[in-house]
Amino acid sequence: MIKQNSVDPNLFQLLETKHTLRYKKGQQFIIEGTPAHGLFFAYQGKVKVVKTGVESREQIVRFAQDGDVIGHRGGFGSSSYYSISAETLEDSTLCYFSKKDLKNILLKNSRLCFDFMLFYADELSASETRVRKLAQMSVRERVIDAVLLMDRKFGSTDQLLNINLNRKDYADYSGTTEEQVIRVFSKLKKEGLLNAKGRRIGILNSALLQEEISKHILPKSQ
Amino acid sequence: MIKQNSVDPNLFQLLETKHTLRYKKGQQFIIEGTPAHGLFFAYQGKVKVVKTGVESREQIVRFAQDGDVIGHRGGFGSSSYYSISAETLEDSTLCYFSKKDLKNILLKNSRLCFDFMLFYADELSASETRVRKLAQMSVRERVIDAVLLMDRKFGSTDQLLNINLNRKDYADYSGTTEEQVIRVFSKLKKEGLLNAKGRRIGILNSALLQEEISKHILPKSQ
DNA sequence: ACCCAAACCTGTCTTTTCGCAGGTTTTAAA
DNA sequence: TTTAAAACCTGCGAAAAGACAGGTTTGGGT
Repeated sequence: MIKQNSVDPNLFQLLETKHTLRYKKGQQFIIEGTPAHGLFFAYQGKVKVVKTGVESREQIVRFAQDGDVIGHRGGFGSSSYYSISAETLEDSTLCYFSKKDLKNILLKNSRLCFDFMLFYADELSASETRVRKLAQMSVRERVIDAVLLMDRKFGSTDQLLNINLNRKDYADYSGTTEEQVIRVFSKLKKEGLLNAKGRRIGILNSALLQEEISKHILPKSQ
Repeated sequence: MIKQNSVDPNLFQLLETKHTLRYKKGQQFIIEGTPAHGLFFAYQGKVKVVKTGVESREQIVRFAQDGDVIGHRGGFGSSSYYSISAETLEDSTLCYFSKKDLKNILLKNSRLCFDFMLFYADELSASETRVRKLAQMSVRERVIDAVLLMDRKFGSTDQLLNINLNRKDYADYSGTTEEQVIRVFSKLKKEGLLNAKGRRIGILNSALLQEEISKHILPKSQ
């Protein structure tokens, strides 16, 4: 995360230029293709980042929560249009920084700039892993991978994931259809690996689920 | 490209610390999972960047040529293992920079650091577009998209792509099998859209090919 | 020019994934 | 508590993609 690495006097300057915004669940606060003037940090809350596809089909490219940057490109760069949309998954507090402010601060503060660069490098690496998984995993494997990601990213309490997604969301992330997600969930329930009552999803046997997709996970390179 | 933006006195320092290396066609100069001590620039040549998948199946995540960075993560970050492999597609000249040198220079030169950040932000955006395409396009569409990319990235002379890939490479990039690529190429030949004699691939009707995948390409967001 | 390995191609069969249709359950608002 | 909409589920047939097997062509090295 960018926060921790940057215990830096100039950081105060950054924080002074921020704007705090509150959004209700389901609000779209970045719209793909519109002019980009700055970027957001998730201060508190959960967000899905989406690329709009053909025939209103959506591809969820990643999820963001406390501390994550949203609207990457929007901050800088030649293209001044947002390349993604973003929507809150629950009531959330976000911070907004304008392109201009941010650029000024980063150019004055190479440590912070370096941390931003590391953030993007890490995200790129993760995205490239995702490219491979989408290309090589079966539908069932991709759905399992998605469920396990939710557990890593948002955690579980009382064997229930701390994130509220419907089947369509899982489909839009896994690159398949709602029906397929439902089918996979049903099968996993019968096999005793998953607990799925409506939107309440619980992982019952993490080890076996991990095992099933383990051949696609390489040890040292994420 | 990082080069152009960085007409900067400190850049000379960067250039002094580089090591120039020559590789023959087909040499693997970065191996996924091995300790990373630095990163590479393609000075002259063509390179494929690959993630190794299940059962020796490979996923080509991107192509690099003159001016592109290779081994992103390797340069910095907590994870000190390469997350990708890289292999030359023709005889190539590469520059190598050690993690340590690069970090020193970037921390002293916020302009250069900023440009690195922009590079990664752009790559991330491109990779996320790729995630969407892999999830939503058909095999035929993905193959067409790959051929058109080759034309944009490496260009054509006399209606022949300036890049030498076999059918397996197209498959590894498009997320399908060699046979499917062959079938799509055959069909495109019959339709008069493509010219494919062995590895000599030529685009005959760029407009119609573009048209066929146009519904997946959004105007303002790459 | 010859040879051999790699690359390319095609047909057929199997598996996977998808789309639709029509139902049931859940959820949240009145 | 009622009610309507959204979400969830299942079966079935169609389409897409993949695997395999066997043949042909290509291209670099001798």
